[in-house]
Amino acid sequence: MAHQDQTISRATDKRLPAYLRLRDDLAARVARGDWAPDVALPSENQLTAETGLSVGTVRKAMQMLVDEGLLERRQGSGTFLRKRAFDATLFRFFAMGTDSKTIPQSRLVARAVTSAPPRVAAVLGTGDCIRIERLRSQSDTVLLAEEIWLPRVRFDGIETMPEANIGPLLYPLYLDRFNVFIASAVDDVSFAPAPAAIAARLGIPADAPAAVIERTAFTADGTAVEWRVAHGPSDRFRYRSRLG
Amino acid sequence: MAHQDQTISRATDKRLPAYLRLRDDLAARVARGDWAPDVALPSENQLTAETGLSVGTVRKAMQMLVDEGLLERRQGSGTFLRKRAFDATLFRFFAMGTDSKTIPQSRLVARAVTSAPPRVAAVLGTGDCIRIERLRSQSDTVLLAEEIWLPRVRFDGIETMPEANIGPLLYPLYLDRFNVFIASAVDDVSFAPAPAAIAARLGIPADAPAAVIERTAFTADGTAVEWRVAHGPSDRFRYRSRLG
DNA sequence: CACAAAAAGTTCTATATAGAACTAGTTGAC
DNA sequence: GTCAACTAGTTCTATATAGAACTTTTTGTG
Repeated sequence: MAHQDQTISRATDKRLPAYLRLRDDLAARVARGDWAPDVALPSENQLTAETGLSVGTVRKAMQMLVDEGLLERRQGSGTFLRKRAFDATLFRFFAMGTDSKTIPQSRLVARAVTSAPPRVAAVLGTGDCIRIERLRSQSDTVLLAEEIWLPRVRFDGIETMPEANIGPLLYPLYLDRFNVFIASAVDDVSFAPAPAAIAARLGIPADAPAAVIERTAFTADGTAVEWRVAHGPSDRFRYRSRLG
Repeated sequence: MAHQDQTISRATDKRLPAYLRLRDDLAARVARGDWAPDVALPSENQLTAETGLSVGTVRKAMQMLVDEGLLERRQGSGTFLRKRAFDATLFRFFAMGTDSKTIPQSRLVARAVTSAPPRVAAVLGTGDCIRIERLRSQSDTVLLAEEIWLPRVRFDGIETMPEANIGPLLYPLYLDRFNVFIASAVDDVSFAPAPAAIAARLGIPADAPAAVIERTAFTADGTAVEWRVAHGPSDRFRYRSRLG
């Protein structure tokens, strides 16, 4: 029961420091669903007992997961999964319109194994990819047309999953089904006339002004594991970013 | 010589933990230019001697600044400024064009004590404000027309400072002259036709498409101390944001 | 039963210490 | 002069400990 170290056998176990191995173990157990939300994770004392490490080392590992947005610690009560991790950070992407309460609808319009264009392949480190096309709308208005590229080595099978199993948010799915945790991302916002194909999807005239958001998403170790580009009609677009 | 605590007198000194106060002090000294790039900051030992704190506490403060991207530590050799810190955080605002190496030129075109419009007054908590208009250009092309609002209670006198004393970057000035440290900000990017007055400054036709960036900047304790809106020609605009 | 007080359990701050890992410069042997 | 060995200085990992701060549960009192 106690030691999980053996049962997990992380790939990253080349005599890394103890706090990193513990962090990886905890992250893996979180991703595997060992703890439900609103149930406390083992306390510092329990973990020191389980692992044989000291409090400082355990705290260091847990603090990393807090910094990465996976956990949340509440003084006096315990350590928990961070429920709003995804809405708050990765999903603020779309504070479009005025109400950011309702989650946009999401519809997949294409999924296929394809070879990625050079630019995408360079970012992801491979051309062997899966391409997903998705439309996002709110109250029956299309707000965004997305094109998403994923490396097949990590996401094989996502192209045939039943659409019903794919929620409006992809990052939780990545974690649940493919054990990929998106820790950070870089967004690039610019404006350009909409290409005809995209304009049609958005229901705007060809060459009408459109906002373009390019995103590269990374795991905790800095590997790029997703690239996407989204187009939206510029008059309804709003991008919010919290700095510092 | 030793203790800097007195000489700086941070606004955020409501008996915060020691490591946070040290972090703030170090951040302020970095922003003030106390250390040149490629010169090591005081070592852990020196700082423990200066501050009377323990190594662990000093390390905690420095680690925060590393996480925030301000510092860089090299085992065996020392702690240094991270060269691209300013571009990357406060100044990444304008990764316009392709080269982010050259700092844009900056020209003040108006400064006055005025009463702020309701919306701005609500954010800043007062209508008694200073309004600054600024044009930013790169290689003789105007990229951005800014309008900046500051509460007079904190920034009194900035409207009459000689322009020669005002560099291209305002946040270091805020810190140097007014002891205001910008700790975070929220940017809001959208897209709208340029009003005639602004279009004229940008050298584009009236009602031509323009990018609009609204920023609210905060001190460490969460008080809004600056509000600005910037317009730029949409075809040259690019906004980069690092999430997570 | 209601409510206050106490207790137990949790995270958080801070100190002190030891040695490992790494870097850069100095010394010494040849 | 060259190069290896040494040394001093730095950050990094890890442990052990103490009490503060906060939350939740239990206990005791009326």
